[in-house]
Amino acid sequence: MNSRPSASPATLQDVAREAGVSLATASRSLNGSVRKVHDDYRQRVLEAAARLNYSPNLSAQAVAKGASSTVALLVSDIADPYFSSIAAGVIRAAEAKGLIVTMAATARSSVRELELVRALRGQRPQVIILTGSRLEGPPAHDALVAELQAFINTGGRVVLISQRELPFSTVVVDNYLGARALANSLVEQGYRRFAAIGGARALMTSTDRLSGFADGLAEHGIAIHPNHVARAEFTRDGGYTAGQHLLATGITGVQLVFAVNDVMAIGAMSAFRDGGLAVPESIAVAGFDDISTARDVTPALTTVRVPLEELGSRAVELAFSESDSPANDVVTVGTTVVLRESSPAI
Amino acid sequence: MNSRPSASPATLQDVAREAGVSLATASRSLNGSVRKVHDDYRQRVLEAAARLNYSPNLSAQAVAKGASSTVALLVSDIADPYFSSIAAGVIRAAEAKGLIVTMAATARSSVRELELVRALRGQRPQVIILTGSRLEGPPAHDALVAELQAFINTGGRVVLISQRELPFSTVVVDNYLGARALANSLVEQGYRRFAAIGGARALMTSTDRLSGFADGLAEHGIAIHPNHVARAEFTRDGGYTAGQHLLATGITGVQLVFAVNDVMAIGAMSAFRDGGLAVPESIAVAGFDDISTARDVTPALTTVRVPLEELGSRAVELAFSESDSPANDVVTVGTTVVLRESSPAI
DNA sequence: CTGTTAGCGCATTCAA
DNA sequence: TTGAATGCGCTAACAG
Repeated sequence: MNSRPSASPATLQDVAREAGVSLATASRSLNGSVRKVHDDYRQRVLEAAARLNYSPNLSAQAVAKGASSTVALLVSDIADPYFSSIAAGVIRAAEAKGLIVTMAATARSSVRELELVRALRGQRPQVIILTGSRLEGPPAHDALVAELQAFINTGGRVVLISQRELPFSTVVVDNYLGARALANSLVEQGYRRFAAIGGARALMTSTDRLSGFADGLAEHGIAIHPNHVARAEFTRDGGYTAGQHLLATGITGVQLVFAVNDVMAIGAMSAFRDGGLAVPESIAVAGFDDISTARDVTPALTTVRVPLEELGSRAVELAFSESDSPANDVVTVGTTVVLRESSPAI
Repeated sequence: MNSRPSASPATLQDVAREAGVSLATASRSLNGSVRKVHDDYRQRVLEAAARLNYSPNLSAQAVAKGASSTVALLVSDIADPYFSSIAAGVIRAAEAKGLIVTMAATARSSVRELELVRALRGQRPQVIILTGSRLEGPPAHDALVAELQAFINTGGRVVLISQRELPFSTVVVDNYLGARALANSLVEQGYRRFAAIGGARALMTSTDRLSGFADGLAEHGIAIHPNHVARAEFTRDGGYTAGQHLLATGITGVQLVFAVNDVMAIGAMSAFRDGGLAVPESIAVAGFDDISTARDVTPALTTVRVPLEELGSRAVELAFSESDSPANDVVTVGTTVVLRESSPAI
């Protein structure tokens, strides 16, 4: 075992020499199309490669063939269950295609996002997938679009998840319909008086869910009083704050609070409890997304299931389904209402 | 705007030509050490690059300098909050060093893990970080060690998170001490009779936590009856099953059940409730990890906080702190007992 | 300080 | 089928 501590990795050249064949033959045996090299040679090459513990240099392959085999994924925050589930889907679908996933987190900053897209572009990935809403002003927005467009113009693919505001292929969740269905289900459960917790007005996801919910209620002649709509950050703590706010401004008579996503709903539940309101006895709660935690909180959270992993895998598939059509396809994935203990029939 | 749909990306050569300078000057202006090229030239190059929307080809850079700028991260399942938090830490620390993170999921299969390490090695990453316990038999184990060793021998770095069984640098959680501290705190709360839920015997994480807890109790002359220790899978459903098992075999008199991780504790809580035992009135529960859900369940879960993100960032730092010392350093991160409503003072 | 040139590891064309 | 030679985009000596 003569293993020098810090030698350099075996190269194709080394393998070829070890096997007593040419570089080209070694290359063909290890990667090129199958039916090209004599079995004897192929065997010798394979053995030599194993002996040398050869691992093809992906970067070199990428330069040589002018195309890498990676998928770049940009999320707001990988620790957020919403994004980590999507990431799981992306990874699964990418692996199935032999692609490696590189990930970066924008921390919800559009400036950072732009930097990252720029950096990721250097990888020459097959696809860049963007997910996580931004609240950017027009300048950052335009720069991002320009950057992505440049990527596309040079042969790249771009897919967005859940943000149809940008002119690229997108996988969207049917937020409007899901929220409307939820509203209907809740009315069916006997609820009549509602409050709501939303995110920033600029967030399409939030506004779609809010308007879907409102429209669903409207079908039954129910409306939400403007004072009963709180807005806060799209996070657990935002939900907590909004819950406190509702408590402070008064939601007497309100039977159920709908939060536009689960993490906010869970934050609100905590706020209500901390404020002395029992859930669901004194106030029922419903969310949106069906993150895994929704099952585990007590009471289990009524919500609208979004097939998160599927969102990720669909994004990858969408990227490769585009037969050079610059058409910005849109794939819509449906949702399912999931009634749980946080909104018992009354 | 003459943007041909599918041209190829601008190259350094293009930039140099556009700026009217040599390839080398362009390279130096864009990347090389700062104080080397005249400001006039530098400006022209920068402008040309912007005009052409140039993005350096990272793969080419990697081959040219013989070193890529990526960190490879292997997790069991990115959708699991435990791993996604670690991943967040890795990403943060890597970005701080200008490194891009590539991720892959092993789905807890040691075979898959080996394949992935092999594939990832092709990226010539600066570091390969492994996290997520395996239960593999010796063959897979040896193959993995060999593969990682080969990577190290050719200049790579390997860091493991929370699995000191392997001969590489590792970031470990002080499971033993954390569990011992928890035991002490619970005794202080007035608890005297305990049961426990662990994972498979081969899982160091589980056995360390169990023995730490037992030793902590022993300091007060308390022991857990062997019949009051259940074992199951390291998942929520495993915890549920173990909870049912304890219920079935009888845990009369037991005041608190300690589960070696939060997800199992949460599963057990459900099992107890479904079995008619109120938590914490009839039976108290404690877990380990302090995943974010722990705060949100009702009653909120007493647990031992593990700084998950820190685990990830430490791993990256550990990789680069090794000054070529083949020493397999071990960094231990401490934990904190977090008492919540699932174990009120009695 | 700038430009020329030679590789980096690999795929692939072209002859043989 | 195989091997020799060229080039991918870039960095790093090397001269000027």
